[in-house]
Amino acid sequence: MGLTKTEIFTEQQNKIAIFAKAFAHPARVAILQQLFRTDSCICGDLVDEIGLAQPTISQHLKELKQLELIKGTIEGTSVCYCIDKENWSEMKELIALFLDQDIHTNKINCC
Amino acid sequence: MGLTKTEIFTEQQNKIAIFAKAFAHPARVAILQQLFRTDSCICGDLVDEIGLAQPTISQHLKELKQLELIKGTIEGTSVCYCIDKENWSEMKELIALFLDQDIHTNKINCC
DNA sequence: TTCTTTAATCGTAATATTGCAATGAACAAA
DNA sequence: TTTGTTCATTGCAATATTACGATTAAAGAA
Repeated sequence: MGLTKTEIFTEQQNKIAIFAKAFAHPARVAILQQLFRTDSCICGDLVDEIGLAQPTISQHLKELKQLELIKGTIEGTSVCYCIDKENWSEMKELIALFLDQDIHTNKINCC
Repeated sequence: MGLTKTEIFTEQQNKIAIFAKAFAHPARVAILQQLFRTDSCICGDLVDEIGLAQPTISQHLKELKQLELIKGTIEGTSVCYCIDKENWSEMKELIALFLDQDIHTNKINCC
């Protein structure tokens, strides 16, 4: 127990859940917003901006990188992180499809 | 530690994270899809359709109800669950605003 | 080389989540 | 009343997540 039963769900359902997890934590929301908004994408700047310790930010960045929502490039001693816009779009479409279910249904709620 | 530092983030960032958590698990994705798609919204039917135990489904329903994304009405011995379309729209707008950041930025990625 | 800077990784503690058996509560039917 | 049905709640075990101090690794500067 404590283990999600991935096998019993469709690939799409699992994919939606995995992508949703990417921004299911305020630190990752803040990181992604920062990367969209500012020109500075250096890891150290993110640590300064968001009030979490460097290893914590690094861990969140790792998760976002594993989902390929961001990509990192080494720049001397520091690392530059950017949004992977292609994969972001792909993720966005999948989530949007899920969220727009209310439009594509003509079911009348019974309660 | 192990405790999310909610205080250091904006209300919007926390709200996005909390709503994202709603569909950050395939079981809850499946439940929401089912409630949109079929006419049957009885808890027992959800248990039959999705392959999880009744207490597990009940727990996921409770979380969705606390977020006010669904509402339940007692119908004799069974309980009918439905999407709360108004709150769903509200949630959708907030998430969409976050996901559409890639459109509203003219920043050129440096990596 | 040595020192400094920057970020990843390791290790660990605290908390959260997932899942279900057992039980309980509410109601309907016999 | 008793029995059965349906769903919520409780309690617990297993796993996942969050956070950070300490350490390591890599690159540049002195």
